[in-house]
Amino acid sequence: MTDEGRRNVRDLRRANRARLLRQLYFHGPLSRQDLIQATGLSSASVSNVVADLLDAGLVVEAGAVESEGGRPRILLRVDTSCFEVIGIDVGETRIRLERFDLGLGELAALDLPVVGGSLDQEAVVTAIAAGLAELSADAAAPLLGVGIGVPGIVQHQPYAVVHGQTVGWDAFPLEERLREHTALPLFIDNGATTMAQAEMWFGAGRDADSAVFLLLGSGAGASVIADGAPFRGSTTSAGEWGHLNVQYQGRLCRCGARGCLEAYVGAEAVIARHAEAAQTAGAAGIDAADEEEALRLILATAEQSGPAGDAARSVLDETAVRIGVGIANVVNFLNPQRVIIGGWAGLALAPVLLPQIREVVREHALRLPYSLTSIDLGALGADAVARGAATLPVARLLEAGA
Amino acid sequence: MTDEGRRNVRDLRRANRARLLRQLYFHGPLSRQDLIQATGLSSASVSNVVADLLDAGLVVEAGAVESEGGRPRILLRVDTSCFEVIGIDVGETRIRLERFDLGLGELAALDLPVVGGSLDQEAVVTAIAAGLAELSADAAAPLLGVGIGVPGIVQHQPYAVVHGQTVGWDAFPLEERLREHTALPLFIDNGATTMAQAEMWFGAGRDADSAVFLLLGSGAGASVIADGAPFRGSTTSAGEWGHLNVQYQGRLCRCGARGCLEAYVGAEAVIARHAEAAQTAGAAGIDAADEEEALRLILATAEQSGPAGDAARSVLDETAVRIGVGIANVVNFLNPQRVIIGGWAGLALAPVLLPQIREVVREHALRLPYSLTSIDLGALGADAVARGAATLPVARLLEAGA
DNA sequence: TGACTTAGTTCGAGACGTGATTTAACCTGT
DNA sequence: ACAGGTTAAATCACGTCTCGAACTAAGTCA
Repeated sequence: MTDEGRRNVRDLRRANRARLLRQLYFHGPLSRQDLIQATGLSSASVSNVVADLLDAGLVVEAGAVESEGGRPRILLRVDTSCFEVIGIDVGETRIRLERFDLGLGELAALDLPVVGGSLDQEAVVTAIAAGLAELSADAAAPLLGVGIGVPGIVQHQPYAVVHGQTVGWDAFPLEERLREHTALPLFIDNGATTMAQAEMWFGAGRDADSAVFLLLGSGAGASVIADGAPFRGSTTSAGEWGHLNVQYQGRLCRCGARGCLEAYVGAEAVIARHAEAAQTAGAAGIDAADEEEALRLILATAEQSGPAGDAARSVLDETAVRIGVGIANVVNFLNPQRVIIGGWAGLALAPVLLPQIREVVREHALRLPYSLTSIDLGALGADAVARGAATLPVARLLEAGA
Repeated sequence: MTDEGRRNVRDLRRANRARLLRQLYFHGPLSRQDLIQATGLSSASVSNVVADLLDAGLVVEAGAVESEGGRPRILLRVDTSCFEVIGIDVGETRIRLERFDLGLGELAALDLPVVGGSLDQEAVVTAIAAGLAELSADAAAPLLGVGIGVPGIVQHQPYAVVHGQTVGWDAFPLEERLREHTALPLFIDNGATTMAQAEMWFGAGRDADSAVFLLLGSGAGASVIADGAPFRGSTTSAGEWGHLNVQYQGRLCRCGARGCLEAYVGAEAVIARHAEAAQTAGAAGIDAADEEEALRLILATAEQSGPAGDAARSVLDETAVRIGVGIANVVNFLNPQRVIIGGWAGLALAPVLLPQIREVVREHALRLPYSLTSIDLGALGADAVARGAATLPVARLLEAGA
């Protein structure tokens, strides 16, 4: 009903090995004594399991702690060079592939532009296949697997199928298609989820066990972490924060409904709203090559005085309000420990809008959950999605303990 | 980091015993063969563990299946008479106590009106204490514990403290206060959560493992079930569905913010909006003794033609729209398997409004999650909260397996 | 009555975790 | 240099667990 596995003594061993490995992975070099403390296992068992892990080559000794009269403790750490992983960020405008060591230290990277601007399924498959071949060619250790973050809902049935309403993917069987090009284990998940995973492991979510990550890019998504694990709905499509309705009969959203948050706060929406506002104000529009530049220009315009600046400011003010309301909804409904804003547009907008956003949240959220939440920027840069994707094979390793 | 326990072989046994017990509890009388299938354990272990449970008196034999040529299978079932539990629903206007057997069959009940209509803390404590004494006096089996559903946020620190903004409780240390009057194990939780628990075990949530239960009463709350267990935020105050913002700068809510869902869809809000609409339309207002009657009258008025009927209909139409939008938000953001509408106001409104609500949800939700969700009424009556509260001690027994 | 079939129990083997004991490694002071 | 003290890690003996196989129990069918 709830948890599978863990029936016989062998599973028990696996679970304990996983527990130790996890502790070592996340809490740096530790001595066996520390592990006894942290896991509650007996010293005999820790010795035993550690011997296993040393044999397997997953863990190595890492010096010793200075003695204070007795035998010094030997430190242990995960051997981050014993495996490598590949993480892929399939974005709406480019595909980024990175190769990491087991500790998620970056070893190599590759940026592939998507031709024509539209995310053609065939093009994506061949691009990923080519990138994988190139990146895995000069790996110095066995590749544990490939994690892929995609812009859409991922269903495992049992092979990953992607529904990307915004990029025109309808039940795109990505895993099966890639199977033709690689034998590596594939782990496919929503990009917002992988970003959240990266922030939870190495960024703004460290040491929290419940958080909500908002991904503001062209559109707006989210990923909910509850009790340290991503919350997936019944069909793993939870987290569609951008399609919360915040205004009945409001702006038309690209999903077809009216009044979605995404119709106000995604980069695409901000740019569209600015174009309208500028026209109304009789100010000049923005002329930019891509969305990132357009957003930068809007932010710059808002610094100016005059009608153009007023128009930009009013657009940004409303953006802050809508984001704030969207966050207040999340705070009230899910009561997370932290709310983290990420995604390229979020990272561009939030530094300017954060004070306003916080104020709007305060006005719209219930006192108790609001007082127990923090609202901050993501700590990882633009490669958080790829890095988070790479955590997927690593997470599997940590769970299996082998 | 995640799960405690389950370190040594003894814990393993406990877990397996719990697994079997749970299976027997929820899936009726089963033979040992069925249990082998269901749990994946070997026949030897099943025999072994079943012998334990038989010895402990938790499980008894329940006849045999007709043979088809071989030795007949002996059926086993949980002995529902070996323990009793008490469930308490602390409502805004009355306290209901019920005594159940282990299978949640009702054995006795007690309704205590709350004097003066306000939920005075002292009065609640003494009422519960008196009710407990009366109910436990003629129990035929040992009492496993007492579950209490309360109108507010419950924090365990480590003794349950209740924050009931709507009933004027501010950090009410209910558990400690009751400790003075009883030695029985106490389990205190939010009333919406216990109702959801009851529906999950015996009602509209059976066989689902993710669902959202909407509790429409005077106000509007919710309880989220994910992977079979209630989702609690970082401080157990998740589920404040009523305070999702659905209209920027909308109606004033009693929480102080503007545009909360609760300002449109709770019974209190519906009645207030109808009063305004009737006045505008020049129709007669509603004159009722309490909210339940008022709501009934509004529903009846909507059947009439003429301005009064038009006014009532428009109020109900908007109610359906707001509920629908609120559900669409839940569907998009959490992707539940089922959405269940409960609470006295929900049970009164939904039969009439459900078609409209479903249509609004369809318009506002993303296609994929919408197509995989059902929206229905709760299957349990008004005692769902008390019954759900009673499940809490039972759940503890099932988890411990002893 | 006896062959056959299926259910449930018993038994020996293998694996695990634990506490106690032993061995290892280092420090201090003489 | 060396003994005595101290702490870390490995080993051992024991009890518990699950499992597969062998065995017993309880029916059916001809």
